[in-house]
Amino acid sequence: MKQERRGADILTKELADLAGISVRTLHYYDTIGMLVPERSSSGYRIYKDEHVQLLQQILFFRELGFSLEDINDIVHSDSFDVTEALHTQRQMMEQKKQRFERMIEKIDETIDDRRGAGNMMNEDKFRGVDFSKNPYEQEAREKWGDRAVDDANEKMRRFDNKELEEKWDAMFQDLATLRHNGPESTDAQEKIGEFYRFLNDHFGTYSPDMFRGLGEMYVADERFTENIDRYGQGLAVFMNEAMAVWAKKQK
Amino acid sequence: MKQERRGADILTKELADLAGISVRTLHYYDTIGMLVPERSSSGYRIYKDEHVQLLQQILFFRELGFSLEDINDIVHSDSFDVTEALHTQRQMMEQKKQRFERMIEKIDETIDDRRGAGNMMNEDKFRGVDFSKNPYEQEAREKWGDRAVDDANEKMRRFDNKELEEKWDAMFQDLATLRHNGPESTDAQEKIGEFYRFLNDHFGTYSPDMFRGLGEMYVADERFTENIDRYGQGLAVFMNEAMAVWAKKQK
DNA sequence: ATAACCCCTTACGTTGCGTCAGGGTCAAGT
DNA sequence: ACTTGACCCTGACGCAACGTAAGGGGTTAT
Repeated sequence: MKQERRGADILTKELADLAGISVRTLHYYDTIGMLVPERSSSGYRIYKDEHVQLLQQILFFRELGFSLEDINDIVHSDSFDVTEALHTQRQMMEQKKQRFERMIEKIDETIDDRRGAGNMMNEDKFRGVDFSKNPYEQEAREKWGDRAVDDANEKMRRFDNKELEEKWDAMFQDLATLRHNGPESTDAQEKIGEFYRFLNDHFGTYSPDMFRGLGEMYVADERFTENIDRYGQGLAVFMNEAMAVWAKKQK
Repeated sequence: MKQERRGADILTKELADLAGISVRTLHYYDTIGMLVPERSSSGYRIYKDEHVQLLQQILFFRELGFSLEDINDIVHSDSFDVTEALHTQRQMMEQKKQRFERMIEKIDETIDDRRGAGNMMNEDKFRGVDFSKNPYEQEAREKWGDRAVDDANEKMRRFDNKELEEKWDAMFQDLATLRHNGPESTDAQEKIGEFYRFLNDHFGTYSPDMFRGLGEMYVADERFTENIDRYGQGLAVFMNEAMAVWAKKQK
């Protein structure tokens, strides 16, 4: 073969390594006609200085977040208002940035909400007292309108203050401690009674039978079990038993 | 047909409208098994309350930027650490946000650079004196290493101060004014001589012939023409002629 | 000659849907 | 009974910017 490749010429992988991009990327830029190198007789891509420089520009604009299509216009069209493109691009990047900022804020809010009750999930806590199946009623209200967000919300609102959450938390922690005494112990039964009154005070009206049913849910649904057991292994089972005992005594 | 669809049940478009998403999206969520509704005998999708609630959760996490795959895990796996997922997600969103921030900074830098010489493009001004084809040598140096950024940079560096840019600017503005006197006028020829010395002082060595060649480039390449003509319509053509005249006189 | 690297093209996979195309279903009006 | 018109369904291709094989050839040093 003759010396087809002269000093400054460069093959695909060399260029890729030099530029810190993949070979595939260069192939792609070739196929879309953005950076079309010369070819050797055996079909190898030969990049010359001009191509190298073009690639620099392409990569520069790529780092500014331009789409390849826009970049194509920028580097290949002589009459192209780059300044305007830069300003447009700035706006778009600004929007995207703000979008992620909003996401971050929302995530923070959600994390906060969830931490509210000492690592117990709000959603499942709420489900645990069966007054709202929707953990994100704020979101829901925006999205679904008031119609779809039923009256359970009024009860939910009352959970808006920290005191109540702390009380809730304390209640479960106490119960977790007491569970070792057994479900029929006086201490446990007193605490369970307190829990019953707590629910009735803050979350609607429960009959003793409904209360027992709630206890059953705590073991029937894994999600409740899991969340309740965070306060202590086996708490859910204990509560179910204790609540059943308590409900029986009320008759 | 029997009453297959009861009060609370909902068809695809109704749900889509309610949720502010497209029908296609619901189809898609169905095919990937994330939100699989029931079916009527004729194959229609029937969404019940549970599906509606599931969709709410899905959309909520979607707004937090989670991928559908992650959302699937979150809403369908009972043993899934949502808190950890939230923190991970927060980090990812933070990274993306910062990426866009960096892009914005770079765009601003670039805009600044380009505005540097009174609305004349740096890159093309530089190309105009033929000492750097790469407008973004800073970027290039990071990307390509010093080897690929040739000695043209040393000359470029000298342009780093504002004085020079202002001089350059003033030069072209004067020439734009003088162009009405014609390329052979004494005023014009004097200014052109000044421009020649300016180039030789600051940008390397030009012979009168090279100088004439430069003038030809000003009309041969649209990009130069365009940028030069910003100082005044027809300035490029005028300079080409004036530079040719001046070069001839030097022999 | 043979390994060790390079090169090429073809083509499918990715994410989250948008957008037809071609063909049923359903309730209402004539 | 029939025709609208508005809904429903299932493919199937398209998008951005490549990643990732798969299958086969080129070049070079040993």
